[in-house]
Amino acid sequence: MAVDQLSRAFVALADPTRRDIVARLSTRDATVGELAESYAMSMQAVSKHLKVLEEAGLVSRSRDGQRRPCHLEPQVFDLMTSWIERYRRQAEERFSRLDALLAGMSDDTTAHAAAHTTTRGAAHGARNDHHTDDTDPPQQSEGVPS
Amino acid sequence: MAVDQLSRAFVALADPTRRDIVARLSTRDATVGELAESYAMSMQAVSKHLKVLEEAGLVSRSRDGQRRPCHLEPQVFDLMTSWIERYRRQAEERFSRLDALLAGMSDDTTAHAAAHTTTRGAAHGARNDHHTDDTDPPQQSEGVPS
DNA sequence: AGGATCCACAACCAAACGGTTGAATACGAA
DNA sequence: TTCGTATTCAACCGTTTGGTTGTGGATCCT
Repeated sequence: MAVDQLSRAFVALADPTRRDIVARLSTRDATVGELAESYAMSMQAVSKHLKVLEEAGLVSRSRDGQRRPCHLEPQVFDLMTSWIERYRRQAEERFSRLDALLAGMSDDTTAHAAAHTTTRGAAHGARNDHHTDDTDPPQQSEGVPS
Repeated sequence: MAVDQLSRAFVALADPTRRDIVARLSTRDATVGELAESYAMSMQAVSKHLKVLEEAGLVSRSRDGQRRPCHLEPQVFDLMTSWIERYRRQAEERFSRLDALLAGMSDDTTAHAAAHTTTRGAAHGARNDHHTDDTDPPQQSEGVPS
């Protein structure tokens, strides 16, 4: 417990069975029993998987008599993609600035991106900056390690 | 091993320390030692985390003397977002069709989406379809469970 | 009421995870 | 060659994970 939502979401989708459940739920809602028919495991196991997905906020369950139909909850997916896209974008921007540099067109807008190591090279100047722009600072600030 | 790349990628990002490493690498490349300074854990532990990120394809390492600078590899991030977006989109489409239905405007383009359970209701007709449109079928086909 | 169905909880187990420490490897510098 | 630095490998350890079986609680149907 005490684990943030992003971690729960990534953990949830890290399991192939759970990703497959998500895939199935994307086309139609389903009950635990219906889902369990598709997998070579007990219904209790599927129930556990659904619990993980539910606690991650990816799935919610209503009640319909004795059945507990599950359906996908899109919001947390957005959380994940925005996290991923943020850093992918930064990485790609850095990459294209480097490309511009290597192409020789070193105008001043890209010139400050000098520190890099493509095939060789060595220029790691600023260390210990702690960047602090993230939602989950794992050191002392949020207390991830120990 | 024998675990698909999508699983490795989600597993890798499920850990807050590893997400923070990704965040740091998105602004500049760094060596193991540089990264390790920021976390309350040994360098060996950070090295393990980097190994996970590397095997997931999210990070690659070059060699610069005795140093092993790490940098972000954007492709696998795309893999993840496209997986997520695919099912989020399907879920939202289904959701809006339902909205249209509930709004009473049941024209024939939305009328076939009848089976749903919003607050009550019961209409789970087609089961056992196996959908088979996913990249990781966890039952007998790829052999995820046991 | 009684039985059948759907599902969750509890206890258990093997394997994986996230950390540790200690030793080994690879490279640069003297 | 020897020393120091950067990094990894190996063994170990406590906790979590993903499965099992068994049991029990709701709920529907006679």
